[in-house]
Amino acid sequence: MNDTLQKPLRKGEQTRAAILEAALSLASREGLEGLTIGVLAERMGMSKSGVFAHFGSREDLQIGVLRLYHQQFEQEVFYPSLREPRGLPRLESLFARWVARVSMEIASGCIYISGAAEYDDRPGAIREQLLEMVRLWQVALNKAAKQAMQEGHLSPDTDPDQLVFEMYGLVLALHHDARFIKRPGSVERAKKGFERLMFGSQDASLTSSAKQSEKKSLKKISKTL
Amino acid sequence: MNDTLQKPLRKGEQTRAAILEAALSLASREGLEGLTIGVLAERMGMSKSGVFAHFGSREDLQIGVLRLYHQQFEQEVFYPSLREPRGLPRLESLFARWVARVSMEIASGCIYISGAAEYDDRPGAIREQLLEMVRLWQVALNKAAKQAMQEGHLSPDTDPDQLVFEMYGLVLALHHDARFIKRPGSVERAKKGFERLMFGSQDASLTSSAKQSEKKSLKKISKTL
DNA sequence: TGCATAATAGGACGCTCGTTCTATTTTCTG
DNA sequence: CAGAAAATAGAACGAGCGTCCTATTATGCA
Repeated sequence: MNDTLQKPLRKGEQTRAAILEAALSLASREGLEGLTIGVLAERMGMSKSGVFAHFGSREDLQIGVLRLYHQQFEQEVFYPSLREPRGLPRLESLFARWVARVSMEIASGCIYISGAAEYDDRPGAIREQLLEMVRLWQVALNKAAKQAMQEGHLSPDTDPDQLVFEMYGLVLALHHDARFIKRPGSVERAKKGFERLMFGSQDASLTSSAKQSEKKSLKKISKTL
Repeated sequence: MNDTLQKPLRKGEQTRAAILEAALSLASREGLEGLTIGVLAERMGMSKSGVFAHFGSREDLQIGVLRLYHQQFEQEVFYPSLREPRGLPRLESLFARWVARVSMEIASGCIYISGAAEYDDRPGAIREQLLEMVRLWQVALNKAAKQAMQEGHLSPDTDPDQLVFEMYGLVLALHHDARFIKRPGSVERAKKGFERLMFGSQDASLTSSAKQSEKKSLKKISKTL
């Protein structure tokens, strides 16, 4: 037998990549479910079947878009942060670059976030792919948080799952307020929230007089749910 | 002239209401944009045109669904909390009932949240309607936070916009983790985050030794964005 | 009860969608 | 440069969509 795999490197690969880029930009705006082959072909100046031939199906196209986005996300957010020292600096870098990326995406939209809403309840390969990527990202954040604890940068009784949960919440709120409501100042609020998450803050805490009496009432309410 | 408005109360009103309820349940699962007249008619055991006749257009149907959801939200979350005394108790009740509602909606989905993702960039009457409702809800939360400050329950240098931002983030994270990732324990995390937001907490704060040195480095990172 | 009117059904329309099939053009290679 | 192989175009398909038009049935009031 000859070489296990001859390199194609043909022109088709180039167009395929170009199509995927256009598809990503389109899916960022309209959502993965709103990505349509007709519109994509029009934007590429190609025929529908010409575009289609590069992917066996629309689903494969969507998964290709997902993979491309993941790759870019890793390149822009994850890998650069690995150059920061373990512990808090790396955790801070991950969050900062994440926020920076979502800020830039305010005009277009983050596929991880919009996709999560679209594929809530839609089983299939796309949901599976998306889910794996988001899980991977949360695991990376979780790991960085644990390292920050090991390095002594965060209190040893920190709950890393809780930390990641709230970090994710801040970015989701940023995406929501900036992109849907189009309210300015959301980026600063996300950063401020992160500072509070790390350092704690007096900004929005109970007055000392109210602290004692209210702690009970809140627990009572929690139980009524 | 006679009565300004004669009450129709005909049978048509009943079916219209029944259709809207079915449409809401459907839109909760598939999204407002995924709501289709054909499927709705099938679920109602009616013909497409029979359903259609109750609404001038699909857009009117969608707006009707939106209004029905808003009404239910007010009834379940907003109004009952007004019976709580002004200040922190009311703010706590608003959040608790909000979380309770979203928890129940894990199987179906919150239209405010899924709609925000769907109508990010899709101008039109539906987006306008949805935006108004979400804004109204955020204003209500904001007002409750300010009252809690006036009552002396929250520190006077609290930023109510920041508070609402983070509360919204907690609920968005709850919706995301519970509904998309299907991770258990999200409700508890949202509640815990709220407690931290009100009381502050040692759970995830820096160790005192690291506090001083890290405060600078974080500010440096913030500037590089 | 009879009759105007409201409520619903059924079918057809134009459109867009993903996909398939068959030609034709372009690209790469021996 | 020729000829095989890859890339693309063009047309057609069946299905589903929202919407409209016209009957037919059910309702509610005199």
